[in-house]
Amino acid sequence: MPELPEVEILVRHLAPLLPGRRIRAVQVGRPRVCRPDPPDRLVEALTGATFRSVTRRGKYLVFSLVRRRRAFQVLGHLGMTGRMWLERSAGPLPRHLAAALDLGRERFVFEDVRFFGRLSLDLSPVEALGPEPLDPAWDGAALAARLGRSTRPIKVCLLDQAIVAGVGNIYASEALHRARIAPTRPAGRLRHAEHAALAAAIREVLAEAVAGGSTVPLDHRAGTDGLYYYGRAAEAGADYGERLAVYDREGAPCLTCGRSIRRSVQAGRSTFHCPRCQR
DNA sequence: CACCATGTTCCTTG
DNA sequence: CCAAGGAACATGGT
Repeated sequence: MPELPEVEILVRHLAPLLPGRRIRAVQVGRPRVCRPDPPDRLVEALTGATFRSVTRRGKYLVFSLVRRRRAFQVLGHLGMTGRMWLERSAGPLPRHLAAALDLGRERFVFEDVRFFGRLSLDLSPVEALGPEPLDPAWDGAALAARLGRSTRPIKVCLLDQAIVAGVGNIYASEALHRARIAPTRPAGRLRHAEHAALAAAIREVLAEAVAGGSTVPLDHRAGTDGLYYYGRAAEAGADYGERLAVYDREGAPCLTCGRSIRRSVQAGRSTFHCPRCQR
């Protein structure tokens, strides 16, 4: 579930919980998540460190910590299936453990079924990111500037994190539908009005997802099993699906015009669009 | 068994 | 040199 909105919701959840917590021990479940660093380096850096803050950049989580008076940062990414949460230090760790940080009474758990995610000292991926779409200064002109005269399909460009940070496969299709732009349009040939409409649509779609996700309680219940969860609760799943106008709705009627939603493949990934609304 | 999956990166081909 | 396409990564769901 991780595109910008999901990461933003996670960061808002963790931001008030992590600062001040000291890491007593680090367990790396899969060395791969530390790439390109050797696991030992991450373990050494984190052991004894104290969390200062957590922020988001694109789909990345940026953890700021201090150890022996020295400040440093760690980059987190959820990949396709990653989840992070804080829980009481008891009971078994998840089967697909990427990493776990012992905070004393509680622990920070990073689970990732497919292990595409990351927790590393290498901050370089963040430097390659394009602008933040939720930044008020980001607009159609900023989008146009990054698109340049590219002949790539606009949908493919939206997945390029150097053009705009945080848009993934779901919201790329959603934003194009809202802006009424066909996903196959060469990016460099959009008109000014379309750049503006698309930038606005991207911002709206992402902001609504953050707002919608936030209204779904993050489930901090320490009730039954003493866990602090991150992730949509079962009941939130329905709401989540209902908010999507085209993604994963192949054959279903367009919510705007009724025409059947079409699925295609671009750059190896599914694209969904309405052939009538988007041309 | 086949195909699909919210992401990123590397390699090959044109 | 750049763009585009495909494969790889690893695992699970349908």
